[in-house]
Amino acid sequence: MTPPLPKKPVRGSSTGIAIMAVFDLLGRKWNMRILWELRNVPQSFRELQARCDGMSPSVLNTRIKQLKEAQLIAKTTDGYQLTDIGLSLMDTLDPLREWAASWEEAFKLE
Amino acid sequence: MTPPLPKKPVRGSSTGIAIMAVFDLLGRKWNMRILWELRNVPQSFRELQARCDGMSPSVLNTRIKQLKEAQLIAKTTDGYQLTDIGLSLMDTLDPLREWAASWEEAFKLE
DNA sequence: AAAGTTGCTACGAAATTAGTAGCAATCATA
DNA sequence: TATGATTGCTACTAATTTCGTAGCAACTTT
Repeated sequence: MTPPLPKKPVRGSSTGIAIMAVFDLLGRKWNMRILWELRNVPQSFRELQARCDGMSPSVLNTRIKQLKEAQLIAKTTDGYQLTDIGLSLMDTLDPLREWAASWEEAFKLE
Repeated sequence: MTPPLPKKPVRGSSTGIAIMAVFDLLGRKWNMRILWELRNVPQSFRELQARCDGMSPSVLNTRIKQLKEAQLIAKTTDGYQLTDIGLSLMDTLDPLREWAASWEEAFKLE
C-alpha cells in the first residue's frame, strides 16, 4: 500500500502531478476525517479513535503512519497534531463546511 | 454500500452532519478525481474512464450512480457533466491545487 | 452489412477496511 | 509499592471495496 506523497505518486495515477497525490491521499477512507478532528486540538490515539466513530485501531494506525510520512501530522507530547502544512490543508478545506451546508439545502428542496 | 447523502449519512458516521457525508463521499476512491476530470468538459463513460487512468468500469459505474444520486453530476447528451452544485464543489476545492504545489515544495526541501 | 465504438454488466481475484482480542508500557490510586 | 486502569499499538480473521478481464447489446461509421 504505497502511501501517496507528492512527486512519487500513487495508486492508479501515473501523472506525477501533486494534486493527484492529494486525491489519492484524501481519497482513502478516514484521512480527511482524521485531519479534520485534529484541526483544533491535538489528540491521543484513543481520543482520535473515539472521535472517528470508533474506527478500527489497525486502520487508524496505518493512517497515522501515512499522514506522518506525508508530513501532515506529527506526534508530540500532547498527542498527534497537525503540522503547519497539515493545518494549511485544513484551512483550504474549511470552505467545505459551507459548501456542505448548501448541498444539504439542495436536498431539502426536493 | 449506502451512498453518502446529506441528512442521511453514512459509512461509519453517526453524527448526521453534512460535512461528514462529504468526507464519506469524497473519501471513496476516485470520486474527487472523477469530479475533477469533469470540471471543464463533459465526458463520455469511456473518456472518463481513460482520463482516470483506466479505472475499472465496474467501479466507475457505481461511482457514477452515487454521484448522480448525490446530484453532483448528471447525464446529458454531451455525456456526464457536473451539476451546478457539483461545479461549486469543484470551485471550493480548487485551492487544493495551490496547496498541493506548496506541499510538494515542502518535500523538495528535504 | 461488416466493423468499430460506446455504455455498461458479470464475475472472480486482489486489496483495503473492519472488528475483536490482547499485550507491554505508562500512569494513577491506594 | 502493589494494584488496577489507561494508553498505544499489533495480530489475526472476516467483511467490504476495488480491480481486471471478458463480453454483450445498442448505436455509428464505413
